Amino acid sequence: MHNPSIRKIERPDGRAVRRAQRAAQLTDAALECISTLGLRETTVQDVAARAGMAVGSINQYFDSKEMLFTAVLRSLAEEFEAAWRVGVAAAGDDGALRLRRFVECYFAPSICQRKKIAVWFAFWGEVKARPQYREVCAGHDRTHDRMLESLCDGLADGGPGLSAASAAKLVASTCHGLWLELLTGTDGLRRTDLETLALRQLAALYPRHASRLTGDADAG
Amino acid sequence: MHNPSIRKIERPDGRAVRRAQRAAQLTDAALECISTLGLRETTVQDVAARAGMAVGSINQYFDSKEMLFTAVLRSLAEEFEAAWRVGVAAAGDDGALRLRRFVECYFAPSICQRKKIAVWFAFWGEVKARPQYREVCAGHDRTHDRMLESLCDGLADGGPGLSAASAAKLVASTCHGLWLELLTGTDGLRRTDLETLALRQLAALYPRHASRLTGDADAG
Amino acid sequence: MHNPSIRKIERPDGRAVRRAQRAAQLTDAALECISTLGLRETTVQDVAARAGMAVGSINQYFDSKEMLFTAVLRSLAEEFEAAWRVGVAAAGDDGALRLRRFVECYFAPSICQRKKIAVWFAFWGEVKARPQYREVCAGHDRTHDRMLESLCDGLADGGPGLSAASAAKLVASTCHGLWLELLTGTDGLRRTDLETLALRQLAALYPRHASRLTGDADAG
Amino acid sequence: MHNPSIRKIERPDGRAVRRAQRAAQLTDAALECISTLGLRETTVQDVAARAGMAVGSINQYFDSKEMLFTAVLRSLAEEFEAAWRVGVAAAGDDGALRLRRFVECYFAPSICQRKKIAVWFAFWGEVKARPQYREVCAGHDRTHDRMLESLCDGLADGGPGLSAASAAKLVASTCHGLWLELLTGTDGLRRTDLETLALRQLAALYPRHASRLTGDADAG
DNA sequence: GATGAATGAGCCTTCATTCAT
DNA sequence: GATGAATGAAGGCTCATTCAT
Repeated sequence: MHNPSIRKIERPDGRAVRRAQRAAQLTDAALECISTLGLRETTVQDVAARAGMAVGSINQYFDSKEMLFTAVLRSLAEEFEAAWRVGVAAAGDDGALRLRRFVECYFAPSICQRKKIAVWFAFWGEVKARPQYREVCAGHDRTHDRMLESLCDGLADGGPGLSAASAAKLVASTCHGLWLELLTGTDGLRRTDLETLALRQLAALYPRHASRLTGDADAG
Repeated sequence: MHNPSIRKIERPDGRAVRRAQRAAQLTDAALECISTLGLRETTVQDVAARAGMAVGSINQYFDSKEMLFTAVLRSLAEEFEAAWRVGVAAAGDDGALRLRRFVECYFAPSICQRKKIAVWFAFWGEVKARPQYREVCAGHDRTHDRMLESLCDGLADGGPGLSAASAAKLVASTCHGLWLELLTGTDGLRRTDLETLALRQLAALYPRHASRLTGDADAG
Repeated sequence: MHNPSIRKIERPDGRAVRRAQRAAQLTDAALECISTLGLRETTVQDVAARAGMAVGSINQYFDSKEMLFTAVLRSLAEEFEAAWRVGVAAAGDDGALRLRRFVECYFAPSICQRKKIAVWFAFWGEVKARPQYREVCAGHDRTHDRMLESLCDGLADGGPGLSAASAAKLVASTCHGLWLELLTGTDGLRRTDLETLALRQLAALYPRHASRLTGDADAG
Repeated sequence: MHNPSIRKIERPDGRAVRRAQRAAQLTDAALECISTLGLRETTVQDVAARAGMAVGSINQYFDSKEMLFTAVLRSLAEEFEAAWRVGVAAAGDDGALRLRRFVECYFAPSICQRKKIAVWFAFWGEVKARPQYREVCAGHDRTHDRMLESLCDGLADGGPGLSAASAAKLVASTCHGLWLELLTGTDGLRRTDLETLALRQLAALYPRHASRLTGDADAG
């Protein structure tokens, strides 16, 4: 994936690979730090220490601490988009199953980790103050919204129900809200509990497809 | 309301009032700063300047910048709780109306302001890093959850539907997710649009009460 | 005693007395604070709190915190001078006894208190940095040195021994050094132990007067 | 000498040397500042400026300003101990000469500098308030006291005179008191004058060794 | 006179960035 | 390329002083 936040220096392949590896080491370390310490308390020293690298290296790979942070956000967004693309594609032509797979991606083991959710919210907590965070994943969001809307559109039954746009907004909002539950909730809800809730909501929104939207996931 | 984050010094009434006013000046200014600059960039200088007070005053009213911030969060939580208590009480005995009023509070003009939402998310973005933020509104959250659950419980129709607890989680999550939409969305959705969506979801969850859960709000 | 560091405002007698009392309350409190917290950590808030007065009062009695501190030093010096004047006068015409009484004043219960010694050293620790402290007790020191020298002069035996000036320096130095012992020593030496040591030294310096310089103090 | 107040980071030799040099630059600068401005007025800015280094460097070498200060005190104590160890060792087996050399160290050119004396007293002025200063040189003091006592013990003549412990206390106290004379005296006494006085006292305490305790120092 | 709330200069410390090795 | 020592701007907090009550 193209990652504009990594300083672009053209290199013979071997070097380019090594460069990408070290950059990834840093974004991974930064993600851990942000989830543990928060954006406010995370220092470049922390990140470098966790990555097992020197502080000076950070500015060799990223123009600034802020660019490193946006790279973290971008990698989260890319990872999520890659996941739902795979999930939806694997569902074939079954509209209900495609929607279900999309929603399930929100709660997949690789995505729905407390540390990653913490980082998403850390960035959302700053979008009003730092519009660049918004811009970083603007493309991903647009793709996400279009896909979700088209999935909803495919299930609409022509009745007086919700528009596809409205349904899509509701679905996405609920998923994000359930992430917040994972982050701040005290009820001990787990990833799979949240998934069940999200699928129940799908069933409520599309009662005619309820059976394909819930039930044993692997039976789809 | 009792606010333990304000340095407690017993005073004759006149003084106490003035003290509370100035403390409120500071939390108001802090809220504005946090919503504009984010928690990370908000400095005590910023807050003092916006409040039209001296920097030293902050530490006369709050033990630290962090205590000022928690006071901001607490005031948000108190304001919200006061709002839904009034809303639900005003709805009388009508269960559907009570739930509807509760949800509508999320989108009331005094609550659903972009700057306030920004502050909610700023704090949620740090809950993993600073558990004290969680503790600050723990009591309010519990009260909120219980109320919402009891409201859902009142509408359950004995069928094989969602448990009240599950419905409550879904409703709250959706509302929080819709707040995020207000914060990060690019579709220009307004407060009232979000409210409509939230009520539509209620109708989907409780189809037998749909008519009382949506429709002209003032007709309730 | 004339105290130039107290703001001079002419008043009818009753008021002047009250004024002096409150000023003394403050210097007493300051002495306690300095001995406990050191000059560096003592704040006007600390002093006011210990005096049971308002911070604003300090600047009503003293032009600045620094003036309050010099008043403390002056009161120490005055108290000491008053003590040895009384002691020497009470010794009548006996030269050895007069010297002995002078030295004993260094270790009198009213003078040789750890808290007061701590304050003496706190000021000595700053004399190079703040010559005003030196000036504050310059007059007292001169008087002290002259008296001690004349006392030593009275005991000189015309031999090839120490000059009175040298002996006086030695005696004073030893007494000050013994104060330091009280302040920093870990051997648990008490006031009376120090006095005994000081008198032993006198005896060593003036062996012909040894018996009158040591022995039962009250037998003098 | 082991110096625990310098942040310990194991390094290859070249680095370690440079590190020690820069740390010494800072303690030297701090000593100058403390002697000129006092502990109270010495700021990290002052120290950094005098050392020709950046303020941030101070915290790279010392955990806090207070740790820097204790390092200054420790270096004074170490320098003094090293001096008297050399002096006493060089005196061979002659007990009187050994004691004399010990006392002379108090007034050696490298030790008895007004700026260093000022710093000793600056710290003594705070020992009651900051016990850590006491602890910093506790070991040195114990060594010092034991050595002085053993030196005095070697000169005792079995008569009814002072115990070695008492004599040692007196000698040390007098030396410290003479330092104070250098610091606050107005008589223009110099280092060598103080030394002469101190040796006169030794002679008075040990009259049978008087000739070896005073007289031409180089004739020892 | 007595009070203590308000002020803001100045402190120590942190930390993103630079650059010599 | 990798390192981490050095830098210094900027932050939060303290506290001597002022002044309205």
